Order: sequence, then structure tokens, then C-alpha cells
Amino acid sequence: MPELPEVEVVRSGLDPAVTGAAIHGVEVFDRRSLKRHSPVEGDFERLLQGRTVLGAVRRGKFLWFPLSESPQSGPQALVAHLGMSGQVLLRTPGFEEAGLLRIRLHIEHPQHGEFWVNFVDQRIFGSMAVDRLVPTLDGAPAGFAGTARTAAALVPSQVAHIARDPLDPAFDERAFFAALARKRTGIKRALLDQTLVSGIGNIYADEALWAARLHYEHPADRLSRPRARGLLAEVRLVLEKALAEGGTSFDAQYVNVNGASGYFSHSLNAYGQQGKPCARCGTPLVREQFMNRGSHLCPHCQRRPRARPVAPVE
DNA sequence: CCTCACACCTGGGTGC
DNA sequence: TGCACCCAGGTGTGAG
Repeated sequence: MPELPEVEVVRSGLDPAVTGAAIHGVEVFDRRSLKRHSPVEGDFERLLQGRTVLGAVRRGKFLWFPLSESPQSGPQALVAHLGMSGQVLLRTPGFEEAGLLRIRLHIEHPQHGEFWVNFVDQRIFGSMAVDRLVPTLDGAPAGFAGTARTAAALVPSQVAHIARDPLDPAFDERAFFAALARKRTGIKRALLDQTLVSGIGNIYADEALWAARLHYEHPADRLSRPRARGLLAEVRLVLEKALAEGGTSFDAQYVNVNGASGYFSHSLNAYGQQGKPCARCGTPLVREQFMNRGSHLCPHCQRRPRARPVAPVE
């Protein structure tokens, strides 16, 4: 559920408190939350002990914190993915966490003092890991590090296959359109494919498709270039709008992506709106099963495309 | 190579 | 009240 806007809210909230802070303690309460940590890198707790956090970077839904170099290793970062239900919470030491606490970092910032960074995750789809940083293929900054900071052109190895997100200045539109034109699948599946474009999840996919008046099964390779451009514009609009709404109501010192507060539900036009009238035409919106998840759409504005002609069999 | 179904998880909700 | 069941969906994997 946390998609690009929610993860960015977490990144921007953590950034001032963790950048420059030293990690002086690590507690792992559930090893399952380390499923993305490769033992080849070394022991998770030992790798973090004594390192200084150099920043907070995001690409799509992936978040990482570059670490000061240790003598034994090349550049590394602490990687976090929130999965479905993950939260990274900045807490005053001693705070009793109500949710399912999986990992706790003890950090000390030269100006702001001591904090706990609590990784809470009900469903354990999220995780933390220490990963090595590798150069980006295009040489551009690896992700978004805040308006005042430029990310290095180094990306965690496990994030290297993730496409840039559509708000990244280095997002390659030409490559994206070309990739879309090669996809023999429905447009929603393509939007959710993080190797094509990252940061979009079920909620904002439905919102962008509604705005672009596209059915989720519209073949990606049969989208005209203008319609593909229009869709990308709607994706950006939806993400930026959510970002603007989420970025304001919130104390930068204390990060809380707690459930509903992060989901801007008041401004949704499609997701979860089944039964309500379409904001454009008044037709009741419907919810359908697609890809084992809910898809919300207007049956009038978003017509199912006619079936692809069956390929002749030799 | 590509596409797609499925496993991974558990609190909260529903129906009996 | 209790309990079995179902649902939410991001990502990695492996089948075909």
C-alpha cells in the first residue's frame, strides 16, 4: 500500500534526523524482516554497528540510507522496503511501540540527540537489509535525496533492476514508451511492473487509469503515443497531488505513515470508490478482480477494449 | 527471452 | 461469544 508518495513522506521525515547520525545499537526481533538481507554481505547487526548514516534516498518504493565506508567493505547502504504494512518510526528512546516491532536501530545525531528508529511491520512483506552500492547504468543520481541534496550515482544492488520513478529527472520517457510498446499485456500490469516504471501501486494505478479513461486490460502495445503520453502525465499528476497533500500535515521530526493517514482517501476518484458515482459521468463505479487484487473503474469512461485478434496458428 | 500465477504474511472483518 | 475463513497487495520466483 505504501506507494511512491507515502514512501517519500517517510524519506523526507527521516532525512533530517538520521543524516549525520551514528548507529550505536541494532536489535532484530524478527529475522523474517531481514529477508532481503544477503548473508554474503555479513551480519546485519554487526555491519550497522558504529556506521554513520549519510543521507536518505528513494527510488520508487525503495528507500535506502548510504552508510559511512567501513574498512572491510566498499560502499554500502541500509535498504528499507515497507512492503504492504511497513512503517519506519522515529521515536524517543523508551517509547513503547503498539504495533509489531521487528527491528530497532539506536541512533545518535550530533545536533538532535538520541532516537530509536523502529521498523514496524504487521505482514512482514517489508524488510531491511545492508546491501552493497553499485554504479547506476546511466551515471545519473540513483534516486531522490531531497531538494537540497543530490544522491550519488550509486544504487543498492537489489534495487538496480528497479526502473526510475516518473518523478525522477533522469526518468527516460523514450525508453518507457518503447518498453510499453513491447509489452504484450494489459496496461495496468505494465504500470505495476517496477522494472518499467517504479513507484506505482494498486491505488495510484487505478487513479491514473481512471483519469486517463483507460481500462486496465487495454493492451500496453496498442496504446497510441499520445495516449501513452497522456497516461504518464496522469500518473505524475496523481503522484504529485498525493505528495503535496501528504507532505504538509506532518511533523518532520516524527515519521508516522500510520495506515489511513497516509492514503489521502478524500481525494480518490476510483480506488475504493465502488458504488459511488463517477466524478465525470455519474455512472456507478465498479470493483473487479484483476491480478489477484481489486481494480476500481468507471464502466462507462473506461471501456474494456475489444479482444486482441487471435494470432494465426501455423 | 517473456508473461503470468503464486507464495509470502497476519490483523481485522464476516458469517455461521 | 467463538471460530473458521477470507481479504488486503508488493515483490521475487519459477513454471510454461
